[in-house]
Amino acid sequence: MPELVDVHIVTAKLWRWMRGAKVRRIDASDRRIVRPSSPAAFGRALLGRTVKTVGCRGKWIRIELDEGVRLFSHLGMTGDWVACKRGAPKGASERARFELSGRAAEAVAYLDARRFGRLIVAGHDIPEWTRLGPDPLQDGLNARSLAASLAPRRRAIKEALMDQTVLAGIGNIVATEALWVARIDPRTRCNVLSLEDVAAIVGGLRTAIRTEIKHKGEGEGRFRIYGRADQPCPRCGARLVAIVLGGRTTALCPQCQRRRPHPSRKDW
DNA sequence: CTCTATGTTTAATT
DNA sequence: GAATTAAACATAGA
Repeated sequence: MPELVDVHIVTAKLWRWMRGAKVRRIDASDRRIVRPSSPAAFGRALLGRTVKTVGCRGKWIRIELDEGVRLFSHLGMTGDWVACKRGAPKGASERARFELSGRAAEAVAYLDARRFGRLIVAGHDIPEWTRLGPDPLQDGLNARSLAASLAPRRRAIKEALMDQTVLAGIGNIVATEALWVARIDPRTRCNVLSLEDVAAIVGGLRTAIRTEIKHKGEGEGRFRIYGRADQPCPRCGARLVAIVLGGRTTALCPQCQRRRPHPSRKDW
């Protein structure tokens, strides 16, 4: 499910289902996902609260309720929200359910097969939320400011793009696809990128994100190179390869994604 | 059985 | 301290 486009889609669903609703009953006993992990404390904070707004930044969703209560949802790798009827049987991957009153859905349920997601209640914004960098869909992308935030870093550009404090919401798919569009090798260190390179990356991110929106984050066919190692590069025909960067599989074209040597630097 | 997966945190190492 | 890397987490599907 989860990169920024998917999270925005889920956020819109939740807003539709939860707007103005009051939380009547909670079943959230998965201690791995829920914080505070005690169902009693979790329920006490949310029961009887009314939903004011639902929004997101990057991969985090924030549901604001009355009395300053906030519920943060991170979808991890396999998280999703669905609307359901009160008393509907729960499937194998359902991890929490909230029964609502008002004109919204009867209930909403959080599903998460792998259980990497989180549901956190707090009376304030949590650090995971506060630390997030700009969200490309809400704050836009700007080459100059992205270049400024990359300049002091030496790590590989792809790892930096996936760092949620640099940009909020970029995941393995968008980072991989964007760098291919920009023709930049994902291993290139941030500090050797020129402003022109960063501008190309911004263009690549826009293209990759637009593609995700068009396909609603679904369908293998939307990928140009993600998951396509050993297949021909759609641009130059060379054989795509897979490497591991920051623990994540990364596809790239060794032919048309070149590292950028920088004349004034000898890191290269 | 083995390998991989749209993510993040934490421990270990340099 | 900063930065990098590996491991861990949990489950489903090829």
